[in-house]
Amino acid sequence: MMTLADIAALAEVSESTASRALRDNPVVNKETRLKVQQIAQQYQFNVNPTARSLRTQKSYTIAVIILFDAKSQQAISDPFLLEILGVIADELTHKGYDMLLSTSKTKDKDWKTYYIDAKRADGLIIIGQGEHDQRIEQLSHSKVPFVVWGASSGHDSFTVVGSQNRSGAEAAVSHLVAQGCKHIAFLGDYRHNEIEQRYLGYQDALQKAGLALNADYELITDFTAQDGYLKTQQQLFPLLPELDGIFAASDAIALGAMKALQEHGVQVPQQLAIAGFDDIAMSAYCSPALTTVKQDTINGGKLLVSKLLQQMDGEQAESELLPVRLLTRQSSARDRRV
Amino acid sequence: MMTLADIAALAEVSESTASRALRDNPVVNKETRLKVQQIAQQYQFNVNPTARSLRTQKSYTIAVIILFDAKSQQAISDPFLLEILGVIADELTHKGYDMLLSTSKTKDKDWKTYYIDAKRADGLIIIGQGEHDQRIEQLSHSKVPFVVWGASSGHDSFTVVGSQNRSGAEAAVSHLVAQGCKHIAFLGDYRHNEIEQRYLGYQDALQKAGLALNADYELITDFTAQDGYLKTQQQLFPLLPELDGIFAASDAIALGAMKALQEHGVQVPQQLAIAGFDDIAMSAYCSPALTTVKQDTINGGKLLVSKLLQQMDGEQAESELLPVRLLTRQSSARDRRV
DNA sequence: ATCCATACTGCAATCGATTGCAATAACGAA
DNA sequence: TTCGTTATTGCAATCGATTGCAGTATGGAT
Repeated sequence: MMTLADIAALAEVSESTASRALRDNPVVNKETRLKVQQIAQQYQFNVNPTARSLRTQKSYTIAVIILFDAKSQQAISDPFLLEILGVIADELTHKGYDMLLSTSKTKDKDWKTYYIDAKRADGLIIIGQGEHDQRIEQLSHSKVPFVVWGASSGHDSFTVVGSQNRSGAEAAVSHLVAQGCKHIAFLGDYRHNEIEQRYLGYQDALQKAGLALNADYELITDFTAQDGYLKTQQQLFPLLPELDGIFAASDAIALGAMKALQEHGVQVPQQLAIAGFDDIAMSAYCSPALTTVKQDTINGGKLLVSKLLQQMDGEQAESELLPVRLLTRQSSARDRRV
Repeated sequence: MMTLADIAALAEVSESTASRALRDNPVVNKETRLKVQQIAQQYQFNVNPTARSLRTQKSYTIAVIILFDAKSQQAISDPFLLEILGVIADELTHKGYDMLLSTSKTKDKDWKTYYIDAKRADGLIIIGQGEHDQRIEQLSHSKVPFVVWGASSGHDSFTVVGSQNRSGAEAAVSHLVAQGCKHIAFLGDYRHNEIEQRYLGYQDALQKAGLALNADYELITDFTAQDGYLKTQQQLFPLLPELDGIFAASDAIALGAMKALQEHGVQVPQQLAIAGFDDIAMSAYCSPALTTVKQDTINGGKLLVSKLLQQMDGEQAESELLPVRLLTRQSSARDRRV
């Protein structure tokens, strides 16, 4: 393995000069710079990131922390997660950062101590802010650069990037209403930040349509298809004669509910229309295809990264909620005449 | 930030002794050790991993590289991926390693140089060995510790952990045969290592059943539901009068195919039975529920980690293929009397 | 009393870069 | 000719640990 010292010797300059030359520091004579660079190239020299880290106190690494739901032990809508993770990875690579991944199921290490103080990472990206998390709040009182994917409260003490969950949900439910639905259930756990917004959007839509809210129609449901299936069987079947629409806080839940309904002989969408949220890969390929709200994963990932880097540059970064897109498919395609 | 020097001073010993004491080196007097440890605890001292890395030339970090399919730009069956990634993360954490994640879409950096030589990682886990990959072969000629998730050729020059794809596929197809299917199509891209095994299993089953192989029944299909849908429409519809079974190399493909068939008015499973591979979350919740082959993600992840650590300890690690489990569901539940 | 093995402890070098500051050379101005 | 600039370069300290080797003290054996 070549070291800077070797390169310096080969170029017949001091290590200091070699170091500067490699980073194209203009204080070094141009010819010298070129010579050093050329030699480094020739011998395939790369600076040792560990040594550099130790000296500069920067790691050029970002830690991405994926929070899991304490109850379901499941990440907030898996497929969505993998997508955004991919985007983040690409963006970070592109900016010259490595990505340290941590899936935090239990409340484990203290992030600041472990990642920042120990110089394992220069900043944090936290995905899946679930129920109100103590640790995130705590971070915001420190000087740790970090961004969160989730829901903005409007007056966050930290930078949040997320989807316009509320208006997206409103659009979906309004669409159900436009399809003639008058009794629409909500499936999801509104104690979860993002879901809460979707729940509010659901209410918004009902209110706008002059439809009454009905507590019986609000089912606290985990993120899984399984729970969507169960809760539908247990709590929705009795309401069936009246019920004519379901808005599920995630596609997984929606698909679970749809399964239960189909087994029970309910016609979707004729008797009951369904809409979900996320647009997971399967949504377009189930029967009937699922109407859903698609999040902008790509811009989400990019924004997370750029806002984090902004913070690391000492600038401030505002929270931002991205527009979503309603995809209407068969699961909500009812005749108007109800 | 506390440094080892601070702790040493507080404990009134030299840095050397402090360093040894913290690692419980028995050469240090027990009382001294305890004293140092106690003080370190009290002041919440943690060794700086960067400094340690520089000195010991180990990073206590493993790089996980996810290979994407060059064509579909998609990872080998996403949902499966996230699961195994989670397991690996947990295992590594448990063993005191950090996890550097890299999603390599393009042929980017030279892994050995970037991760190993630069001491960014002590070992590599490569997931998604797709079509024969030059880079993996190359790695095996170096002394880099690494393991691969994928298919074993039986005479690998490196350590592979994977599923018993061949026998799993055979079980699935034999099951279709037992359900009365006589004309079974295969959907998948057998140029991909793992899929090739599933393809062979498909052939095994047909052969055992005394059924003829038919090139028309073998459709090269990408990993996506979309391609499953398209290829089914384009190439399977003409064969429909005869065709009575499909074995898809992944659940995504199977669901795409099922969608196409249902739209076309084909009764699943009565007219045509379907089986997939992976058991993604949605498989149990589509209609009809999908018969599939479940991989042992948990043991897979654990094995990958343990075999890698074994290698890093200088031991050799054998390849290993894990048993899979056939889950029979409605999509293949036909009456026997055909 | 002398010597040696044993048990600890600490000095100083080392890992591989980066950087503040001093040193040198070269050049034009006075 | 002398002196202040400017342009370049290098010395040496530093980041925070780990470790080979040497040094000291203690106790037991002779």
